[in-house]
Amino acid sequence: MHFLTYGKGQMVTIYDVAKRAGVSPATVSRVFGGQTPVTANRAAAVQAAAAELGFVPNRNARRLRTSSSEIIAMMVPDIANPFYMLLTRAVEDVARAAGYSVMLCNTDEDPAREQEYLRVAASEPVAGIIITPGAGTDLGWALTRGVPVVCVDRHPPRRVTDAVVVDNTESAAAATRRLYEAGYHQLACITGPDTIETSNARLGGFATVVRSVTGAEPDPALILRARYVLDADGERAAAQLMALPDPPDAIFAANNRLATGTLRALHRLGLLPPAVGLVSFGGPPSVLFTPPGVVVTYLPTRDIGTTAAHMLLERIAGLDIPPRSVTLPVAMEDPAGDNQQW
Amino acid sequence: MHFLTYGKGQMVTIYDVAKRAGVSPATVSRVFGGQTPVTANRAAAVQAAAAELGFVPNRNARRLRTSSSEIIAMMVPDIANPFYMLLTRAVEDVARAAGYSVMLCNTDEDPAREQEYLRVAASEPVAGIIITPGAGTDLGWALTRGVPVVCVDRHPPRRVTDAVVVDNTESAAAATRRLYEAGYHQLACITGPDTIETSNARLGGFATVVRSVTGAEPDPALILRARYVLDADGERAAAQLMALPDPPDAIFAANNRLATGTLRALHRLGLLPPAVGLVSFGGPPSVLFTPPGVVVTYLPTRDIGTTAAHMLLERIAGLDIPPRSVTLPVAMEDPAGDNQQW
DNA sequence: CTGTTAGCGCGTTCAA
DNA sequence: TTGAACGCGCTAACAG
Repeated sequence: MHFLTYGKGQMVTIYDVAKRAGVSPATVSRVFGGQTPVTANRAAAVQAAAAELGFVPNRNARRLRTSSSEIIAMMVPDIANPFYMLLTRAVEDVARAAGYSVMLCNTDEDPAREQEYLRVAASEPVAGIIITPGAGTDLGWALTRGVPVVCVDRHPPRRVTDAVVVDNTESAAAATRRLYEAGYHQLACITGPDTIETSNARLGGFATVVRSVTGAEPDPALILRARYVLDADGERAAAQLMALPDPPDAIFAANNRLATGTLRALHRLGLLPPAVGLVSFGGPPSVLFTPPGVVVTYLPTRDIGTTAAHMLLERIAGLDIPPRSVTLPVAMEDPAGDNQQW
Repeated sequence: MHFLTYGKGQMVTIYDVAKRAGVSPATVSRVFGGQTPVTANRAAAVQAAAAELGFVPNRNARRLRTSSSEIIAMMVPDIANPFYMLLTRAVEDVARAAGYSVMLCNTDEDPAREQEYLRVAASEPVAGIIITPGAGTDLGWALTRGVPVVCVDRHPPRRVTDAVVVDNTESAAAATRRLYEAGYHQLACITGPDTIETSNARLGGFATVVRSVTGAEPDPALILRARYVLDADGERAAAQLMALPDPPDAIFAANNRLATGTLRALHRLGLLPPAVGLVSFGGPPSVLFTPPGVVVTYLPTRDIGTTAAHMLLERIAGLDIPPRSVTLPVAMEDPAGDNQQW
């Protein structure tokens, strides 16, 4: 007796269906493959036979034959980050509509794990890859094998593939200006590792504005780097800043994790905005409202995902033009709507 | 000339490697399959040849041959919900460690889409399925084909598979008691559709306590149902409750979405807790702290995911015992740590 | 321990 | 339009 399964049903093949429908296996294949035409009543007979037998085409056999799959690999640093979660959701929506499945690959910003997943993607082989590349990402293997790749959030090394990004430098600058306009004058910055493109670009935008306003280089003591992935790192960095002899009166946090951590630290010190100003680059998951003293830049997360997915589908379809880089706008006002952005 | 791809590299097969290493294809297969033993130096030769040629085993061929895959289908209502996101993350961690990949399937509580995905899973065929079943979920197809299934968050129809759930009734009751203990006395409940097991169980726990405290049935006007998936629905329901001639002084929100929406509504009315009490069943993404007047039940999200994944791996390995149902405890205090729960 | 052989289920030639 | 035959790349038998 078997529990849990009603039975290890024998695989029903096109041969079974063919016999039952009184046609050749090739005809069955054509009915389900949908390429070459089949007479209507023969097709109907095949459909009927297939339904009676509970036939489901075996994708592995098809893939082996055609050496293609309908799987898109989505490789992101951390699916537990709302930004990547929403990004993935958007990709999945577009992919599903086009008949593709999404394989989820968490890299945790770990190059080894990323390499491992790229190997899996290569041996799958997947139809395409959407990836947020890390510091030393090597796309060579995928490209050699002709697997299309689209990068999201960050550019690939040497810009060898399509990419969908936002204008980090400019929007970081704009957000920083807002802090000055709100009357803050001692600005600090908590950004990510110097191996990550966005953390450098955001710091760059910040520093440019500080220089232009103060006429001097930003104080190095007011610029901290923390890991992008853990709230706790942002919290620690913010606490460290506020413990300085001459602490900042506003903090630029370069991603949502860091902003969340910073808010935690400020809350613990009883210095929530507007007591201390804050830029949250990318919306933190504050449910209710944005308190005064907080400047939030809203990333067009959903758009990034759908754009990337469409670009990838174009590449899968064979589009052969030079790498494209799409830069999407960053909003400084809550775009409202259904949490479409982050 | 080709852009984007360095070339549609010819597939390197075990035959190529075999020739280069001076062994038989079967030996190459054994080196990569890892079942039968191979002499050390022969294995080394194979590895070397494979590396030089850039050989990557073709999974589709292997799967066709073995009619097995290393893919787990994760079918959840909405990956953009933090609960399911964290759940998925946990599953992915365990799966990856065991050499499996995770295929992401958003059902949006839509039976049609669920059915569609179950078909895909059947034709893949996937090694196993982890699913949050909806109202009319039909697992028949998967079970007939012998694909192991583990349900999470909700039981399957007729409890035909393993399941990992929490004790919704009891913890809903406990949370409701807290509201009374805090001095609230006019309690309302916003729960999900009556087609969803958890929304009924949570309402049940709520109602039991109301009955035992007031000695009467809960006022039907104070019990609302809203969709589980959108914050906006919770917001609307809460607004409706507060517009009653005799509005409640506390609201039991049966999931994190509904709690978020309720908080939004209360904020808009200037009635944030503790002015109006709130139970959030499942933690809402409040970054900073839990205000007084809010009772949060923290679901052991990560545990649910890892437990389910391990149970599925056991089933995939062939474990053949009656369906198990694991009920995990719900915490009423912030378990702290790294957002492991929700 | 290793090589030889025969398919896994399907898509795709080629003739008819 | 349809059917027969071949092979995608690999692993599971078997024989050595």
